[in-house]
Amino acid sequence: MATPTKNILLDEQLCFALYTASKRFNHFYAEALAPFKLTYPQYITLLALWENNPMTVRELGSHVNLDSGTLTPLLKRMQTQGWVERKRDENDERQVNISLSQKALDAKPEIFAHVNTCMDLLGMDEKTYAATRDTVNFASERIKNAKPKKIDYDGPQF
Amino acid sequence: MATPTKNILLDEQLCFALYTASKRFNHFYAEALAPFKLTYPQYITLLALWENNPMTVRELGSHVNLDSGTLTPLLKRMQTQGWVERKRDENDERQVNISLSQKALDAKPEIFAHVNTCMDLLGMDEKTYAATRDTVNFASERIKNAKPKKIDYDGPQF
DNA sequence: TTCTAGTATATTGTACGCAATTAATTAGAT
DNA sequence: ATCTAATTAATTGCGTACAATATACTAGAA
Repeated sequence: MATPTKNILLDEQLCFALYTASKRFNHFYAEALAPFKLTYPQYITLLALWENNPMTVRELGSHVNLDSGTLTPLLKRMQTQGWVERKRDENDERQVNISLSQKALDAKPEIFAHVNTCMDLLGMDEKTYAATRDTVNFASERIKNAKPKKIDYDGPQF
Repeated sequence: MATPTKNILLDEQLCFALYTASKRFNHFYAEALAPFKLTYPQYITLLALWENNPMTVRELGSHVNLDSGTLTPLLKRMQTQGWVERKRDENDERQVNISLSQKALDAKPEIFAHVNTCMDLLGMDEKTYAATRDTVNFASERIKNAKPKKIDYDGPQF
């Protein structure tokens, strides 16, 4: 007898809630950042660099969770727009140092002003905001290194 | 005097928590779905269709929150892999009806079995899982139709 | 020094996501 | 019936994501 499998409903899935929420936040930030011609991944790249400038591509990637396949073209676009500089490390030419331009340093308060409307619009007090974030991060940490179980499966391979 | 702007730290941002969590869940499902050669967006498309088959591209899009720019090529790939059929509606030729193939109907229990390991790995009981999802959906609804405030800004336009 | 393993970034290829536009079709008003 | 506005998909263009590979460089062992 086949093992009964619990039904999976789209709107009950945590993964789908996160997927949808992430896209909606992305959309919101895209509007807030439009005056600066910045995308959301470019914005978090700036956030990381404002906290720690300069960084190698690798260090930057470990902060924003993106690899060189994403960062290299992204950073080239940001360089074209004048947000960052890219320079080979003189001591170790494998590394590329990413540093903020003067424009990026100057624009920080303006960008923060545009983006800080986010929490207001959420209509959450700081406690609720922090609790929501921590809840998400809890699930995020749990799934981080999880590997799906190997299922015995002798049927047709789709 | 310039208005002081609160600092924004990457790891304290809800948007970044959601962005990271969404990517990690996506990665987890990618592994679980690899035996079926399905991506995560393709999987949620199947979830939607298993609940309501057939649907037009538009109806499907309203369930999974994707537009034709994403769905048209995605559905063509799924058709090539034998998961769905695409047929112009005979009564209204503007519409394209998407229906599940026999393969998709047959594979449902196997795919559910592979994916249902997710909640186990999260180490959450059903209550915690539901509460997490509801918390995410609460923030998601709040940001859904939010538009960033227009900020007075006479400085250089970046 | 020379070989080898390791490290850092870049490149390639595939698949989203979505804004904006186009094309085809339908429905509604006159 | 005909013209117009609305609706539905498809297309185009740009920017991620990321696995897999390639390339360049470094460091450590023999």
